[in-house]
Amino acid sequence: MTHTEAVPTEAGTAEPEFGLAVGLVRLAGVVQHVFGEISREYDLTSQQTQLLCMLVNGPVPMATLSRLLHLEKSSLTGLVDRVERRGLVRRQRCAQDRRVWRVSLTDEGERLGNDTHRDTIDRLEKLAGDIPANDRDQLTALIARMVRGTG
Amino acid sequence: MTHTEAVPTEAGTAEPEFGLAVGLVRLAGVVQHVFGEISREYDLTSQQTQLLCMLVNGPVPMATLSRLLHLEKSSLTGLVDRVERRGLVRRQRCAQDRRVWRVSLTDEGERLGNDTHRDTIDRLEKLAGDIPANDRDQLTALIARMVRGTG
DNA sequence: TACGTATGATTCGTGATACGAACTAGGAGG
DNA sequence: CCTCCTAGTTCGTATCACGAATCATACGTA
Repeated sequence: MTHTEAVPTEAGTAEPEFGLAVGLVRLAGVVQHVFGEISREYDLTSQQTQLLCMLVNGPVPMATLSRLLHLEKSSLTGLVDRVERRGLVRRQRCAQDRRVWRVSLTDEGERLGNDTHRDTIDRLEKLAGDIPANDRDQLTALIARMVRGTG
Repeated sequence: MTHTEAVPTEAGTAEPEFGLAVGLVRLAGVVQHVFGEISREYDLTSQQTQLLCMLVNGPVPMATLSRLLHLEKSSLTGLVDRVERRGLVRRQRCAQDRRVWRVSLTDEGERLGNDTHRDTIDRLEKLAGDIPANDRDQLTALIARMVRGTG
């Protein structure tokens, strides 16, 4: 119906069973599912896990998190509220601009953040386990190219 | 900290700014975001849109939908309830096995399903717009390889 | 300094999402 | 008939996501 049926261009790549777009949707679903599974193992939700993973490199202002997570300010407030209530993060007021609050991990949050971050990376890389290193590097480069310029 | 820092292996692929796993997470986020944007244009939620897209090829039993969407039975019941309330789908009892209900699109649901399906594919393919056809085909093949065997 | 405006974040109300446990209805085998 | 299994629903709870309204702070300008 559309232009989505891919044409086999190389001998090695056989006949693709779906086009790029459908593949992307499926892939996104798989990633989301992996996130959900790992989160459940640590008694977290996917959103909470993603928040923790955003913080492993240090405190981040609410506004930045809002942009990174594609969340409205009010949605982020709620998410941080719930995670703070569990004692995994804390808010620190910025001294330079007292309007902004930086979110940082507590000790337990740091532990959970590192664990879930590591597990996620392991599981996702394992998805590409049987792809040769060369192809995998190119896959990474192509993905980087797609997400570049999307925030 | 982990083995995620990619090593530049070819002259053409420059220095990647992140590894495969992080790229996958970002990509999943972008796809999710596209889904959300399109859904909003049609006054739907992402989940409702995904449900409609699942039905464009004909009626599907609840149990199958549950598996395809990675949803518990009760969650799916709620989702179908809300979409049915909007008049986009209807439930039909299966004559052979009167326990199963097949979900199918109404006329309006069909229209919305087709429209959102088309828009989603267009927008996602546009994401790879500046990638040469050769690379794009390989990207599709590699993605297919990753999601193969994940249900 | 005082005023108006812009920005960062929270509060509140609403609807959607997702889950598990308990339940109902229908099939399948003895 | 009785039991077991499966397909879906109901119900209660927690989370998620949004927009409008609000509060506090910063900043420019008169």
